[in-house]
Amino acid sequence: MRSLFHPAIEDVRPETILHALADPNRAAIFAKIMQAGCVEACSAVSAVGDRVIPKSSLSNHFKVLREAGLIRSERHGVEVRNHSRWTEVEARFPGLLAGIINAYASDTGPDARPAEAIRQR
Amino acid sequence: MRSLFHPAIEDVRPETILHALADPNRAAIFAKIMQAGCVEACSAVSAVGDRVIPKSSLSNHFKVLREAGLIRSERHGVEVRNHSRWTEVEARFPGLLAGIINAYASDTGPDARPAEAIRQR
DNA sequence: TCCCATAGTTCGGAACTTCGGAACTAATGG
DNA sequence: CCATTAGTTCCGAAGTTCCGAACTATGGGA
Repeated sequence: MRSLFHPAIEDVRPETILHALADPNRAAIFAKIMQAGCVEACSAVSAVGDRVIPKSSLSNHFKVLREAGLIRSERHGVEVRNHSRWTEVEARFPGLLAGIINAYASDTGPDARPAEAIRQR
Repeated sequence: MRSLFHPAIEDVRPETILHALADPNRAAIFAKIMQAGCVEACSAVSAVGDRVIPKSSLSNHFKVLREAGLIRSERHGVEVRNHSRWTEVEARFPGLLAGIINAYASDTGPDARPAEAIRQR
């Protein structure tokens, strides 16, 4: 397995972050990683709302979040632990993540709220 | 020409806003509409940086911004005037737009900063 | 050491989206 | 009306996303 790529914080671009979080599944995963003490195995997030997310899609979602600079993933034995890079991103783009996460949290539309919709396996 | 569709503010969804602003061209157009006194003919924005944006793509960008609930477009004679819906969006998702616009403004990467990169025709 | 189970990645094709040129529609002014 | 300016629609090419199947990596027994 080749080692996981993480951009330096100065290479992180706003459009990439917005693109990553424009998907409600990914926003939910990111919100979950943050509130779950910033550590989370990929497989601990296997469904959002009622819908099961296939493994290959999940793997891709984590890759998008990682390459956007939003999370840091490290292999620990057989599993990968994901840490949010909130502090770094907040220092670079103050208020950006808070605005986005709050927007999803306050959204009461047809889809459930990402931060709460996620389910443990 | 059929009349332009605008979502009610309560139908505006965070993922749609993020998707709309995840394109640096659209973010630049939106930033420009706001700082130019909230009124702007479509054709007043015809290039971002060095690249000329074709008319059909521009038309589509305005449509995406409109349907995301970010701008309001009205026909005035032969041209369309675009107003930002900042106040409404700010009331629904506080801090979201400010975070995004600041992120683009503070980005000093390879692409020029959207808020400044735009050019009058 | 070899095999198994678990965790995650890659591949590849179908479905969807985006881009942009050409043709079209709409309003206004000779 | 015809010309002009402003914007939209159409449609094909190129690119992206989704997800099942096959694959790779790691660790734990026997």
